[in-house]
Amino acid sequence: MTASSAPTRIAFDARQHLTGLLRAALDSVAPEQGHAEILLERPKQASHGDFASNLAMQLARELKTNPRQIAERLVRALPASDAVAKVDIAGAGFINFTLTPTARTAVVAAVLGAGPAFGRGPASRLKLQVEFVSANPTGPLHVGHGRGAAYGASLASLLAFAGFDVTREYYVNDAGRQMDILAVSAWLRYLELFGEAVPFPPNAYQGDYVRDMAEQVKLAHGDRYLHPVEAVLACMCETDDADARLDCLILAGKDLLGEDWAYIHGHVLNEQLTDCRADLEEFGVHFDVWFSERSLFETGMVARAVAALEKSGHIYIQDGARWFRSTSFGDEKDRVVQRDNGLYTYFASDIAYHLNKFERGFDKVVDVWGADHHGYVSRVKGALSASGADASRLEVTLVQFVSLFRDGQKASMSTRSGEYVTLRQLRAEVGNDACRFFYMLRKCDQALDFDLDLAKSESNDNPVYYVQYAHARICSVLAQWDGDQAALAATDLTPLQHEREYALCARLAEFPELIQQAARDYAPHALAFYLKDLAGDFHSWYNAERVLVDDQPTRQARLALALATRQVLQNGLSLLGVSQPVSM
RNA sequence: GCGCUCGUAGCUCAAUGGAUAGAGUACUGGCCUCCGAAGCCAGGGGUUGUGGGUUCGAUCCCCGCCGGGCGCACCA
Repeated sequence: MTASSAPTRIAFDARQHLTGLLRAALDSVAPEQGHAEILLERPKQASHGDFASNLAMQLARELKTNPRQIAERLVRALPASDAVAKVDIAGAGFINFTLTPTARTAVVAAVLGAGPAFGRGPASRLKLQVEFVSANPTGPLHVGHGRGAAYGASLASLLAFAGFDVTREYYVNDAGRQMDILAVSAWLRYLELFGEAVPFPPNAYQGDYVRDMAEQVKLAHGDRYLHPVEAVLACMCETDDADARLDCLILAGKDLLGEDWAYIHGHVLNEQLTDCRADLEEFGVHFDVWFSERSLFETGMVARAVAALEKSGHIYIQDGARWFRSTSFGDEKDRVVQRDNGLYTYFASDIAYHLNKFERGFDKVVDVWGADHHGYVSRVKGALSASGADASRLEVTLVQFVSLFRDGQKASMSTRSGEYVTLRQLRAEVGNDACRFFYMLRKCDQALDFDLDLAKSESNDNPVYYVQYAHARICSVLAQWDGDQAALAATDLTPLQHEREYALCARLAEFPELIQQAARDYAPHALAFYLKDLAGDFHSWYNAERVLVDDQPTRQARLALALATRQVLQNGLSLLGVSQPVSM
């Protein structure tokens, strides 16, 4: 993020000012109601003023009085203010405030004064972690991971901008069966290259990238890992169960390769992780920490976590396995943490991982998961509670599935079969900007239909161009003017007096509030919608009023408004990882 | 079957418990001798799946029903 650490200096905060006026009126009219929360909302309709309060309606019950009467008493008690042009009582008892022109346009100077820091929240000491993507490094990222990446990255940026101390983390599942399956898949493909064709299991990784890795190994190490097909088959067990057969093949690999198994395993892991990292970097998605699952085993953290649960009496043994009594914590059934073969389950390392997160001192931990993991939330929270941790400090946001549509046809997605559209393919086809923005056009808990043809189209169908176009237009008019932009911060704004100018100013003033609200709701999509609205207000104004007019004061004021708009577009788009082109 | 989740304009989607439920798209009709027409202006379009409840007020909160998605491993 480019924003400086300078605090946002809002020359005039209308909301805060009006809240103060209402508070004073309330103290005078009904001092015993001092606890009442004073809310000001921005009315949808311009005729309802700049801000509206429902305070009178909220008090109606306790005061046993008609809300309109309360509103009248409150309005009479309001202290005088030179920022308020008009106060109306409307509807069921709304108090509507209309600001003076000066108060309305003051935001322009505030934006230009703060620059990249406009909208930035006050620095909080709260340490917050966002863990996202965390896809198994067993193949290329697909478009579903892309949504998690775009959401998590935008969310993390948003939270940081809102004032939190944010750490972005990727949990690498480098221990466990899936990695073994990938390793054995690559090894079998490698054997094929020598004509030793062991029938390739249907539940192994089918993608071409597995063959590519096999080629690399052959190129670098020749026949070092070669074993005759008979030797492999000799290790096979008699079973019809596909998963059991796959496990046999893994055991065969480990037996035949001995120490070399670790090389194959490490090689495929490294290849996939490197690829994944590069993919995300190109997508503008950066991580501060890549956390290894295996490290949890190596440091004994997993064993410690299970032992702690055992000590507190939440573990029992049945059928040779170690079970966590998660039903005591709201889960629908108890869960195995250590299998009868002695191996820990993924759940066990995940308990350890989350305890580790808290041990690292995060006040709040946000996990971004695929929606197919929703059943997992209660057991992880349960385990945290059982371990004496405060489970409410863990926030799990679930990102729903993505369906790709091309020519109205739904593209199939299956990681194991290798038949899926990768994030790379998607980025190459529609571009990073459209990709990042498109992912943000839906709340994360809604399934997303990603229309490739629409995202690709260079037309006004495509909302990302609409926003970027506003930015490019402003750049263009500023270039034609060719004056001193820095001087615009001190411009006299009184020539701004059209409704469209006030509307645009109100939109700019909304930005800091929107940041806080979107951060609180973990809802970066709200920022995307805001930017569309902002661009719309700008286009409307720009089309109706000329900026580079002959009258100098008017020209300067409009240039200042345009420059402030560009600043907020930049601040917002950069949070979403979308570029701000000077021309298109 | 049980659990979670979502049903809003023809389509894609918004809306801290607030006023006449909003955008975009599509459709219809206008606007470039004028700072970028990837733009703007105007118009028609809705019983917010359905039936109850809570209250001054419900798209939002609670319950039932209908419909879609996901999950229900000693996989991750």
